[in-house]
Amino acid sequence: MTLTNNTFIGEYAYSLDLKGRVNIPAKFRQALSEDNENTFVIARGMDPCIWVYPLSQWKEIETNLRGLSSLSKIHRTFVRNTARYASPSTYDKQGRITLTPSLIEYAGLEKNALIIGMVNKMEIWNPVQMDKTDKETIKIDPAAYDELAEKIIL
Amino acid sequence: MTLTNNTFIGEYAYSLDLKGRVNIPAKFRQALSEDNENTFVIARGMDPCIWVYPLSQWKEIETNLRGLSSLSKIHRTFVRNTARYASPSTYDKQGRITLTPSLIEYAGLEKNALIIGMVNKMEIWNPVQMDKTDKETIKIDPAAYDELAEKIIL
DNA sequence: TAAGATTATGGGTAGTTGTGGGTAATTTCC
DNA sequence: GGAAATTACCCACAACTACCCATAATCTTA
Repeated sequence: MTLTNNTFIGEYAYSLDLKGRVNIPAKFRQALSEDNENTFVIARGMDPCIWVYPLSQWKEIETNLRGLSSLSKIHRTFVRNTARYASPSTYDKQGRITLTPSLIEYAGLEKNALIIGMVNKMEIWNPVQMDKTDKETIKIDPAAYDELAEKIIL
Repeated sequence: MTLTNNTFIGEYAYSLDLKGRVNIPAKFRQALSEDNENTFVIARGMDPCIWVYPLSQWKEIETNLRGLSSLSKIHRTFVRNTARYASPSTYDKQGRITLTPSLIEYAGLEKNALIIGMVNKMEIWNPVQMDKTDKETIKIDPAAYDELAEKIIL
C-alpha cells in the first residue's frame, strides 16, 4: 500500500552505524514524491530529537524565512536558529541518510534510533529519551486539549 | 545534492589563515548561480559578525538603497553605514575569500571562524562571540516568537 | 514451503574538500 | 623609477565524505 505523497505515519526502530547513517523506512521513501530528489532536510527539533523534512516541505519553510528582514533582531535570531542546524541529506542506494555530528549530539543518539512519522515530517529519537519524554507528557493538563478540540476532529 | 540556488543553510567551523582568508563551504559554493561570477560581497552585520551576500543578492540591496532619499537623516545614516564597509570578494581556486582587516576587527575574528547559513546570505562569527550571543538570546521573551509562529509552520 | 525479491547493516575506495605555504604579478610609497 | 609591501594565483598534502559492493535478515509470492 502506497501512502499519500509526503505523508509519514508509524514508528520504526533502526540502528545508527559508525558513520552516522540511519535507514529511512522503506514506506517513507516510497511516499516521497519525485520532486524531492530522494532528499530530506534534517534539523533540530523543538524536543531533543531530529526533525526530518522532505526537501519540498523544507523549501516552503525557506521561502517563509526569506520573507523575514534581518533589520529586526527577533527575526534575525529566528532565521539563524532555524537555518543553522539544518542540512540536506540525500539517501544512498541502501536508503540511508547521513546525520551530522552536531544533530546526533543534540538528540543524544547512540546505537539505537527510533523513527516516528509526524505526518508532514518525521522525528528521530534516542529510545531512552523518548521514554523519558513520554512520562513527562502524561503530566500535561488535560484541559490543554480543549483548545485543540476546536481545531481537530478525531 | 545540489541546493536551491543562492540559498544557504547549516553551520561550518573553519579557520582564518594568516592572510585573512576563510573557506566558503563547498555546499555554499555549489549553490551559487552562474551570474554571481564566484563573487560574494562582505559587509558589517547588525550583530558583531560579517555578512556575506552572493553578488546578485547584493545588487538587489543596492537597488533598494537607491530608493532611500538622503533628505532623511535616518536614511542617510543607514545608507552610509551599509555601503561603507562593504567589499566584493571573489573566491580562489581552493574556494576561499579574503576578508578585509576592518571587517575582521569588527567581528573580532581570530583563529577560528564559524560560518552560518542565513538562507539569503551567510554570517561569519568568532565562535566565542557566537556563544555569548546565544546565551543572551535565551533571554528573549518567548511571546515574541508567537508572532512568528503564525507566519511560519515548522 | 521454497525461491525470489526486498530490506537492513557493515565495510572499502576513489574523489572531493580544507588548509598550509610558495611564487609571480601588482600596487604603494619614497 | 625602483624597492618594498601587498595581493592574486597556483601547487601539494592530509582528512574526510559520498558512492559502491557484499552479506545477512526479512518479507512476498507462487
